[in-house]
Amino acid sequence: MSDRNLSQLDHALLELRSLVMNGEFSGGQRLSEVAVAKQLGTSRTPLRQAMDRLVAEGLLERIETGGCRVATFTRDDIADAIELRGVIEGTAARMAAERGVSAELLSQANAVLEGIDRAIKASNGLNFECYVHRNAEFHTLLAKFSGSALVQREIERVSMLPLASPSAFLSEQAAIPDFVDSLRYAQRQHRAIVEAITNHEGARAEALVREHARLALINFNYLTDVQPTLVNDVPGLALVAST
Amino acid sequence: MSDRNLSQLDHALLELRSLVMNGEFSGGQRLSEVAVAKQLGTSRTPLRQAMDRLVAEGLLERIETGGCRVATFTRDDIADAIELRGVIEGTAARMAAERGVSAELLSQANAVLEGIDRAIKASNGLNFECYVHRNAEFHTLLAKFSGSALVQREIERVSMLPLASPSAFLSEQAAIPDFVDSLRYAQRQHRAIVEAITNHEGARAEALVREHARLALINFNYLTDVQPTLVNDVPGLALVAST
DNA sequence: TTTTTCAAAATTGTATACATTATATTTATT
DNA sequence: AATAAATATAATGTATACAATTTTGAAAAA
Repeated sequence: MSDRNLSQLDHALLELRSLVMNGEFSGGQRLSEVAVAKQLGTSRTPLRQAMDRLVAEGLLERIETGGCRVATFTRDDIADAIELRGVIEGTAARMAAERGVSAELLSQANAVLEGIDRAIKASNGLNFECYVHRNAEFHTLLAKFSGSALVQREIERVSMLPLASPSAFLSEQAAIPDFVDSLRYAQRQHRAIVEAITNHEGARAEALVREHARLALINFNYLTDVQPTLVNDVPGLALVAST
Repeated sequence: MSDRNLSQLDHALLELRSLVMNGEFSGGQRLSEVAVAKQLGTSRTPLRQAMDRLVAEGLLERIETGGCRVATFTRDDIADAIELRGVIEGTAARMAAERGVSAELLSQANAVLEGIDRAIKASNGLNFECYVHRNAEFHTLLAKFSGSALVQREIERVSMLPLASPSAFLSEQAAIPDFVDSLRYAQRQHRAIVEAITNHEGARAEALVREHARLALINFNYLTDVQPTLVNDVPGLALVAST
């Protein structure tokens, strides 16, 4: 119902990404263009374009003899993606501290931080949905702080890899011991990061962001360890090689 | 003559990238698919695919109303690209130091370093061509050291941006004062980097690589400052906004 | 039984025709 | 004359037909 007035390409891109993320095509087999095109109700042309973009994203990989298949991700691959995201986000923070950030952007950041506070201290406990949303906003803003379109783009790129986004599978982690406490810890890191940027402490800002990314890594490890007991429809989880 | 047995797509990709890099389509105008397809002697289908990939590379950018145009790069954009390359290469070095590198790869690195030495101390002065080649090899190897396919890929990606590669416009810099001396300095950095990795000194390896990337930045600044006096066919230079 | 060869089938790569949308030009109106 | 509307033109987006390649499967040979 949201697909009207979307181009065939955009439709195919969204649909195909979702199917791949949910493990619809697992098996390492080449995915047939005619079959998938029929499944998505479009022609081969926009589908091929969508496939091309997913290859660029890293979700699919080309086969030497033609066509492409779903890429497989080991746990190490995803850990690397999370670490690399932390590294580039750290660079964004350092650049922001070194180059300065407009008062307007800073006030936006503070507004987001207050939003996160409210999500944590909601009257009926934690407001997951709101937290996830605000957290994503914070990281988007952090990328913007860099003042570099390239850095911003690369953060987005890496964050698009399965389970690498700062908000990935956040709401599935209620089972983690001391989960709410870790959210509070993350929020203190958020504030420290903004503080360091405001004070033009580049090295500190970078280090803090990297440390912040380690939380995602810890959560990912927990997620994969207890995988069987958790709901299995976390997007991207199906792509993690089991061995 | 090298284009036989290349697919239409590969042909279009190479040709189009080269044309764009050399400023054939400067002007910010949308580049017409039919016109360019005719110019490359192929049909629209593989050309569109090639355009799509160049958009993913960042060389072209999509236009909201359809089609795409050549992206424009400010000096700051390129400086950011060089810095980001340094950051990710630094991560590769740190990962290599932390995780360890096989003896075989290390010996390959040492062989490359000796090759660079020979290029610098060639009987008839400096051997540019050889130096450029070996230097590229060193950086490729460094990416490989990370042990992470993702990190390797992202280094390649960023290095593909105009003037961001570690070997970009190296041979055009003979006019730089103390140029050979700076190559010797760079080579000492290379050795220090390998040493740090061998000794599992992650933080040092990372810092050294970042410092190493600053050389490219210095050279880029020199290049753009004296741009009028230098040969103007340095690939990518045409894309730098003059203002 | 296993391997090799060859042909048929199916799949991807490419070209092109068509539909749809954006752009340019012209005409009408203020 | 300047602006707005309308039409004509040209461009991109999409579907499909065809060509080239790969894959599959069967038949023949070892």
